[in-house]
Amino acid sequence: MRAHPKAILNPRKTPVQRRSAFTVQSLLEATIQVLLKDGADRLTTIRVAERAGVSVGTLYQYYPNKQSLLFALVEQHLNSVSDAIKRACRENHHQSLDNMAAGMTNALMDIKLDQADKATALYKVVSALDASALIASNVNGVTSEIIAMLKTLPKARVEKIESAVFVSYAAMAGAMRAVLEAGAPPKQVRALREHLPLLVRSHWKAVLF
Amino acid sequence: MRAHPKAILNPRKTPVQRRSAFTVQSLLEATIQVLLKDGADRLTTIRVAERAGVSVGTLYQYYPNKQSLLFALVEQHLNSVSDAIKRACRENHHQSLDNMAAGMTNALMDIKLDQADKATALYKVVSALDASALIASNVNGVTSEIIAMLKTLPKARVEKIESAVFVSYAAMAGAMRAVLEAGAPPKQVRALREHLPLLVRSHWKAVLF
Amino acid sequence: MRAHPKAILNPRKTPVQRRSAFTVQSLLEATIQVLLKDGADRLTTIRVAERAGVSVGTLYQYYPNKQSLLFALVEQHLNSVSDAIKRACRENHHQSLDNMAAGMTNALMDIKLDQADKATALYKVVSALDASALIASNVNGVTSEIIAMLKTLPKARVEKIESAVFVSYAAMAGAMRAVLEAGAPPKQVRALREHLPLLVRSHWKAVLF
Amino acid sequence: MRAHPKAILNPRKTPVQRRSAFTVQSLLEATIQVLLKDGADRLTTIRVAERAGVSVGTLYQYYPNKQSLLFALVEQHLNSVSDAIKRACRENHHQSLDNMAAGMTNALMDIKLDQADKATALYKVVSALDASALIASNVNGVTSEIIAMLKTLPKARVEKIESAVFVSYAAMAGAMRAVLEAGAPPKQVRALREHLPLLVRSHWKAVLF
DNA sequence: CATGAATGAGGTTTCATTCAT
DNA sequence: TATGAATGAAACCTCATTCAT
Repeated sequence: MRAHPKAILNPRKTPVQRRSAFTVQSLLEATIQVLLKDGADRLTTIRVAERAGVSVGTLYQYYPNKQSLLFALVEQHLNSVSDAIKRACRENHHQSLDNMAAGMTNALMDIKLDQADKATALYKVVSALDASALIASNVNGVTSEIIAMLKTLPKARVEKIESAVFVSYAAMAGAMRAVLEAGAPPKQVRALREHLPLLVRSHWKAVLF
Repeated sequence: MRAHPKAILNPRKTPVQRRSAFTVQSLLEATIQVLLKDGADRLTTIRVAERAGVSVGTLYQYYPNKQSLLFALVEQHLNSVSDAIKRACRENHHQSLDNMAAGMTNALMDIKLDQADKATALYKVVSALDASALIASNVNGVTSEIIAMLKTLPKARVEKIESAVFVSYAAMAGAMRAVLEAGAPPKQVRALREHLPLLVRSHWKAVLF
Repeated sequence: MRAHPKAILNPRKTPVQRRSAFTVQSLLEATIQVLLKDGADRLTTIRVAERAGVSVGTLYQYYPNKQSLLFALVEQHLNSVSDAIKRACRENHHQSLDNMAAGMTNALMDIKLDQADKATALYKVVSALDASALIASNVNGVTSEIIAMLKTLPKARVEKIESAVFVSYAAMAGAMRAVLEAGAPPKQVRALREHLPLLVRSHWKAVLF
Repeated sequence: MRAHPKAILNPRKTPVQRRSAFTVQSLLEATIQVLLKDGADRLTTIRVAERAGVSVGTLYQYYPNKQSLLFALVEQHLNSVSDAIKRACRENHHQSLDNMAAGMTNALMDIKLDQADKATALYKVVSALDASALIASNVNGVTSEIIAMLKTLPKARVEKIESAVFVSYAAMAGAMRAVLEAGAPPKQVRALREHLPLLVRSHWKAVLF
């Protein structure tokens, strides 16, 4: 993708009409399908439009350039992932630390492994995109929820745990990524399933008590 | 760059004359410089050759295609990183668990942060490369050394720690990556410095004792 | 041009808009003109596109690669030649053997010599193309018509003349080619005009009676 | 191959030394082997040199450019073919017309079919070479011998048979070429074996008696 | 003489994006 | 608004040829 000097990354028009919303969603889904079928570097705007059943022209009505399309896709995915994790956090308020750690990590692993192909494909997309602001905002959202959850623990020293939570979240997400990018071999998946909860729980325990 | 189905990733010719060796090294260095100066998607074979002070043709005498050049670069970097970590492992045989965890994680953070720009740039390169085999081999090498180190701990249950070690290594490397890709903001770096050793140590403690 | 293992030789898109049809024809004509003006090894896709008054990109919208463009050109030419010969065959049903031989060979010589430059240029193109299937199909079509014509001869032994007809056709086409590739010197052209009909007629006479 | 403005087609140095003669021959043989193994458009001077066991530099000591190498190769082949035919001619002085035609055509078919691969490969090379002068000279040599042979026929009208002989030779060579370029399918080879002698004999009979 | 590293023009092909219809 | 034909810069890679060693 030729990097555009001043790429505008936001969708061009707000989907006020029903038709628009449908087209926008078609395009995002088509993008994933092309990504999975043809790979990240065969992902062209024409192919996406074809797959979505519209013309390239139409694609450019909704996304001013290729980057903005990819950006929207990544955004959607990141949000769905962090939503799942936030939900898990809220569901574990006032639970035991073990349950908290297990709930969190399992939420992450469930959603990522359920759509392993898509998640893997998106890693490549993200790399080519400067999504750091997007990621930062997602990480912030998630860590806030984790902290809120941890604060419901009785007798825990929760004063300065922000950086601890950040690191443990980065660690679990990073481990997940490594496994997915390695092709999610069963052995590694099992290792993850077994040790990610433990890793997080131990860290938190060390920090909080 | 289009990922060629059967791209040959090995360098093309072994330098037999003196100047060859020099040229090969120039090319690798030029690649990094272009990467840092122009970014991953402005990294063209012509620009690399120019920077190295040779012609494109010369580049292709040593690397059969762009991928193989990048592959060599990534390989070099991965090896230097895992060498550093392995060294740290060996230096911490028979030390305390705390020292082991600190030694390992600091080795990783030192080498990555010392060349933060390069490391960050290479993440993008790796994404576009299918270096999974290369990474797997590096991970194996490192985890073996870690295990060897842990086995020097007295009274530790080291029977089935392979998967634990894999996960903790993936976690620490992944956290490192996240911070670098976020631009290594000082706050995050401090968080990492403080918590990565703790994270790893806690996990190992939980597993081994 | 590198012969691609699995080169797709069929044109890429069917013209649905008016201007497409025009563009496709422009490209084929431009190809011949470049061929005649610059020679077979100065025939580049860029030059063809320029001559056709379009951009390279447009060329590649209609032909997936250079080979397919050349293939289309050769196909058109081969078809026009074999059409002419087939027509001559049909016009000579129930004529004398002499007329048949003369009709056939003259049809070939007329059409080839009328466009001697183009025909000569195309020989070079064919050589670089693996058009054997195309040629085979054309030869089959022509020989069938010749046989049909010969079967209208009274009292001729037409049972197993397929191979005879194939050889005589290959011979006349081959002689024609030799003369064209020699630059069609008048002396050779006269020789051909005089003897090709005789050559074919004598052979057929020997086979049929 | 980039066509050189003023390509010099003759070998650069006369093989006066034994070493030279050997190298020259190695190069020619290597050229054919590369041609057969890699195809006409993978035929590079470096590959030829490698195959011959010398360096490119050495190749250029003996042939000033790629064309001259190919030219020499074609020349050698054409000469060997026309020598075989001339020999057949001389051996059939004072024989019957049937024997003459059979001798000639079989000589051609034997030598071409014996080295079908090589002959086919060389057709492609010739196309890219402007060997018209070379071919003309060979054709002249052969036709002269044929005429000489035909003059030993008693009671034949051999006054103005030059053009007849030219056409029949062009025809037989052309038919041969067509079959080889079609991949020499057995059926076509049989057709050739049966009809080429007949074709030539009939023509000559018609012309001479 | 032989070597083989270096050259660099030039070829093919792709694809994000525009705009006339 | 939707379409899809056209654009053309720019990427990758090859290979005949030269010349310092």
